[in-house]
Amino acid sequence: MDKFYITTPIYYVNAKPHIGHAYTQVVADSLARYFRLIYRKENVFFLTGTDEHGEKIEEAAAKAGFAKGHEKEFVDSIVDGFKAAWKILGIEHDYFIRTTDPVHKKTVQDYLNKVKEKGDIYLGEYDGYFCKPCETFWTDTQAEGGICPDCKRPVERIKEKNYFFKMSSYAAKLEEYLNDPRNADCVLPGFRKNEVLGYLKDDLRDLCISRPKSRMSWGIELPFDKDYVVYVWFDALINYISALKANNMFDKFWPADVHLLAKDILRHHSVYWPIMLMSMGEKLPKTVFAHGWWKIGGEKISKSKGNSVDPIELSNKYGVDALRYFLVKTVELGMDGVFSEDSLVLTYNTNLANDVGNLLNRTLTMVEKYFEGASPATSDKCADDAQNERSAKLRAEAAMILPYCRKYIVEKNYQICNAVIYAMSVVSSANKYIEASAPWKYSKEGNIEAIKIIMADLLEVLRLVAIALYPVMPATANKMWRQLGLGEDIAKDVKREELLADEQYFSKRTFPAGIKVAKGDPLFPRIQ
RNA sequence: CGCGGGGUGGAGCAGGGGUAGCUCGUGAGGCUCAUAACCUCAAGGUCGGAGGUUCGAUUCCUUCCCCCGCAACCA
Repeated sequence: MDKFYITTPIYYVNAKPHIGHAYTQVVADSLARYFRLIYRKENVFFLTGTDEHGEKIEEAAAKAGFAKGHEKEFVDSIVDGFKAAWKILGIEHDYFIRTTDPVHKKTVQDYLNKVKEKGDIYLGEYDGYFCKPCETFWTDTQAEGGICPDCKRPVERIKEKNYFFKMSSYAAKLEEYLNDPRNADCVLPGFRKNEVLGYLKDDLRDLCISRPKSRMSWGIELPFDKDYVVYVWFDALINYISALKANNMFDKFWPADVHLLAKDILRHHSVYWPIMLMSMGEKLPKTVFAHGWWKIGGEKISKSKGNSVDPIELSNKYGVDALRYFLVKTVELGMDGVFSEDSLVLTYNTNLANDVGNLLNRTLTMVEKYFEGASPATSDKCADDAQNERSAKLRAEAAMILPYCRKYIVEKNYQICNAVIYAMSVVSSANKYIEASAPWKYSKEGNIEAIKIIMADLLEVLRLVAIALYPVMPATANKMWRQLGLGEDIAKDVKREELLADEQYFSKRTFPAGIKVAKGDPLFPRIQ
């Protein structure tokens, strides 16, 4: 049976979402929507959530006036903000996991016991630099010269007993796994796999997975030592499994098909996580896909530079779908992109307003003008051979829209960007087609058959384009769908077989005759 | 010699041994169905530098220069 399980990272709740978070969400949501169309809704699971433990949160809670022991109330308020943001961006996840959920805690503790029993966890001693005022640990290189890189005050050498996870003993096994041709897609894009293999060449140190409660208590207690809580990754990564367990869906959906994430946390997902899973005795995810970053003015987005962009603000200003379209279409998944409000507006005006919005508008106007707003029934040919040729050419391009969606998204590993670009190229062809065909001339000549063919072709293109754009711009696609007189909701109306069909299927017209179109407001009014 | 990615017309990118391509911008023209939208044509590049392989390299090899990121008990 075909199933699809996609995850985003769980976000640390110490800041509000920026454009990078929004990107991961939008891509994951678009993919989930596409797979729901082809595999049916019940066979797709899209997970997102929040990472809520750790020192930074403990501090932030204290700062916000929450007494020790009341951290949960603090994170609750932040989490609501994340959920609201995703709602505005049209993100339809199947589940929202929080690391403070009881099921998650229990799952983490169960696995800790299992891994401990296996002998992969031991009590050791951490030895390194610590900055007391910042309450932060630093490595030798970070604290070069004995100075805290943050506050520039002197650091001290401290030793602390902690539990460690024996990552080092799995390095060879992981390397073998990564090199196995059967796992060709385990890390994508392909060039990232080399990077991961590179990480393994350095000595893989055992991972410190605990914090003494005396110093930090906001976390999941180690089941085998009350004086410690779990530290970060051994808590966070397990969310991908505990979320399924919370829904009794583990057997159906594990292993994950794609863990989608940004390249900065590639190491955790393609080294730590697979090794944890090996030790835990669970299957490894099929793909860890590391996408790139959005840069602003050539630089990485960072709080310290103050160049962060608020996706919600952009969404309110230009519309969710315009933002979603821009994010998905502008860069190939895996590459870095340059974000600027100007380029967003440019994409909006050119691709959305001038190309697709205008195509719908001008087509529907002509259908109203020439056929009283009803899609014409047509024969395959008219008396003008040149016209027949143009028509055949456009229809051949249109026939590839849905097959290419499948090709790029399923076969070419989630390249939804190329699927969208292809659909838009057919929109552009359709605009040229109107110009070349000049239905207004046929109208003067009285060649009604030719106009019928032209309109039927345009409606066909628009219908297929609406379906192709649906995963990325659900609201807009449905708006197109309604204006075309085809119904209310593409997800409900479109036949699954059609999405799986080949171009042969589309050699016949699939836009029914006699449909009353309902021209509405422009999809995307131009921005001046 | 730490590792990875990249340097292609004004901008952002694609491509890949044999007339260098796309989008935007610029200039000229066309059309009227349309959201001053759409369509056509033109200008604009010795594909980071230097060597080499080849009948021929922007594409392969060597080397150098420059930009970006990673180098984890920060998420």
